[in-house]
Amino acid sequence: MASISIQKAGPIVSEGQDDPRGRILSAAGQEFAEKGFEAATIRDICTLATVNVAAVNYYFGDKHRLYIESVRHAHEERSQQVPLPEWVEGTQPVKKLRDFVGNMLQRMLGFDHPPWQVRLMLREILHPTDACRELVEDYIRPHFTVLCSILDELTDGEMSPAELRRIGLSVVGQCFLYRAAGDVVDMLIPPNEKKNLHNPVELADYITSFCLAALGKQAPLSVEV
Amino acid sequence: MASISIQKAGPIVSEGQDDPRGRILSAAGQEFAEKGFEAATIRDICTLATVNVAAVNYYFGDKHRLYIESVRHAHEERSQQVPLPEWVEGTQPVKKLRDFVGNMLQRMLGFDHPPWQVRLMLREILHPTDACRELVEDYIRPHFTVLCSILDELTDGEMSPAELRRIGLSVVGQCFLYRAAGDVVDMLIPPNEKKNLHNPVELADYITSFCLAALGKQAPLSVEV
DNA sequence: AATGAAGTTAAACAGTTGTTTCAAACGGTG
DNA sequence: CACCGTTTGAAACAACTGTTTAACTTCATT
Repeated sequence: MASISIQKAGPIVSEGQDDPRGRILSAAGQEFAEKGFEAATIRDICTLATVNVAAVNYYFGDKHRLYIESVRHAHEERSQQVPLPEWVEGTQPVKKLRDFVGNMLQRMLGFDHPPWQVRLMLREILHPTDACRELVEDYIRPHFTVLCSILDELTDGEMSPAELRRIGLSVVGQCFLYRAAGDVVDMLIPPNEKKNLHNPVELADYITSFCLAALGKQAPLSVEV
Repeated sequence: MASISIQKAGPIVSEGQDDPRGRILSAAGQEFAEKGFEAATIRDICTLATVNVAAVNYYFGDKHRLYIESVRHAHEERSQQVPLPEWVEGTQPVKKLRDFVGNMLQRMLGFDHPPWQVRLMLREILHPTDACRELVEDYIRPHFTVLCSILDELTDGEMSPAELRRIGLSVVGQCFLYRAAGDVVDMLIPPNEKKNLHNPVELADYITSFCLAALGKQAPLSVEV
């Protein structure tokens, strides 16, 4: 009566300090993020979590369901770590866009080195599995919707929803490149410029300016001849 | 005397029709592109190539060196399949940019479904291994350099190399998103709009316009109020 | 103190992995 | 034909994979 586990799922949901379930979830996230689903092994995960190999099957059933739970756990944690900014009524849409881009870059790139949560989510985005749909609906789509509404404000409702989405993708794309292909970007620019380019603040300013200029809400980056 | 193999490398380099080495290289590329290095198995590759399992170790030494060769083979093939456009002297830089973006989208997204070569290269870009440096120097950097020179022309030499690179990354980022996160993009837009958005021609026009507007070389997408 | 469920452990299981072995087949040259 | 290095084949190897078993501990409840 106590356990109403429909499948052979884990017994009790608790998030204490030293509960094995939480430790496994955290260790699995790190391993999956770094090595991917296939290359990460249950033994390595359990060693990192200091639990027995059988614990994974006891709490999660099998490796695949552990992975699904890891992705969910990752984006739930990340949502709390870097929440969307809140604006007071009447905030200029230009400032909102700047804040949003800065927030997105901070969420993607992180302050120092990016946390494993983002890297795990990135894997799902690039090579979607079962866990992707939930990630999109619970995490990505809400953020994208906010961006589109900011762009709607910015353009005074002149644009169709389809146009707004296309512009939104231009904004996201410019940020996404640094996260997904950051290593290659590093190889393309001289080492002494990396400080300027990978600085989240300056990068946010630049990307915002680029988009505002494209929308005619700011002087273009280059003057017409 | 005939074989001057420094390491325990493959014996003879030939690219015939039914040579086993070529078949293995092609099969390995497809398998690695689809499943990644760890998940792809030598047995599956050899089955696809209709050779014995021992052939991989005979021709390439081990799985890792086969992977390196696969990536090299992939970007060499792709360079021939979709070469950079050539412009006659005096071509307008605006047209050059439009052509370049269209070419890049075609190379990334492909006409129908993207070939395995691009997906394999994408894996290297996202999670670089030993094969990455060569990929960048032989394939990515030359293309990026062309883009920067086009932007230099476009802005009449007003911009510093660092600024040009940053703008170039904005161009690339907008294209890259559709290739790397195409599945998620599909989930974010209504199904009936996918035809318009994933059409390489229309997408190239839009991205080019967005960038030209940002640089002040074209009217902004939205008029100022 | 006895009971029994919840949690944990070491050991073993069956299957798959990359790699190696060694004998057979091939293909040109004396 | 006999010789030779090159190529192919089936089988075996040792190591590792995810998963399961069954014995063991813990501990609140009776």
